[in-house]
Amino acid sequence: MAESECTPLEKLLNQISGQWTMYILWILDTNGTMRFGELKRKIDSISPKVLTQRLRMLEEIGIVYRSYESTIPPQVSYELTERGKELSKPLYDLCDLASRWYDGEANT
Amino acid sequence: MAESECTPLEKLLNQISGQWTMYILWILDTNGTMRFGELKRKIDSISPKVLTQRLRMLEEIGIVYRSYESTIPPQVSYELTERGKELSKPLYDLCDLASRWYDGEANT
DNA sequence: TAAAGTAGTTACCATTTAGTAACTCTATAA
DNA sequence: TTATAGAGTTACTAAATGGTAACTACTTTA
Repeated sequence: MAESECTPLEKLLNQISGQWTMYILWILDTNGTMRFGELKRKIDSISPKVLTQRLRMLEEIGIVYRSYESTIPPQVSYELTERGKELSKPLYDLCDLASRWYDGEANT
Repeated sequence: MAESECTPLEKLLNQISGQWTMYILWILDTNGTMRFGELKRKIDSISPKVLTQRLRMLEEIGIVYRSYESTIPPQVSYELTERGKELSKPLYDLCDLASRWYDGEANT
């Protein structure tokens, strides 16, 4: 899809619609600052490659802040930026909806 | 990603995170009942194949209702179900955010 | 008589995406 | 002395995805 010539909503949706993306944001939103390994363990079935890709992209568009400390072993933390925190409300609504729709339901 | 063994939010996000999906829902939300061709023209750069796929999937999970009238030429309409309308609020919030972030900005 | 309109479907191909396993670096713990 | 930890990176492969163009049906319009 052409990235240019689209509405603001289309642009935002293109950014956050990738697999895992919104879920990562939700985890960061509810847990606050987290290290790479923590995130990886929380999401579990995501591969480190994809997790890195998503985090770098989210950093690039100003939704996630990455802080790096070059200790050995290195410590890298991720958190939502002010802009990223604005996604909190719609994410919460989706989570609430999802619970009402799917909680206590067998996954087929 | 495994569809089973995931939280309600993950399940919902898996369903609506595909390309175009949330945008289609937004268009249906703001325009009400629409015919296939209208939808196609509104979104434009989507291919008919993918539009059909998305609509069928959304129908299957109970978010979109499809009504078919076998006139010649046939008339097919799509609209959000009651459940689908529950997505209205988070979608509106995302749209609002997107406008504030990206309105009047050059797309790079 | 031929084209247009509606709502798709189908086959085929190219691209994108995701997963896997192996590897990096250095200090510290066992 | 070897393994482990943390935060990735890289190459390779497999799968999913999306686009394109052609085609369906039948009636009405030009």
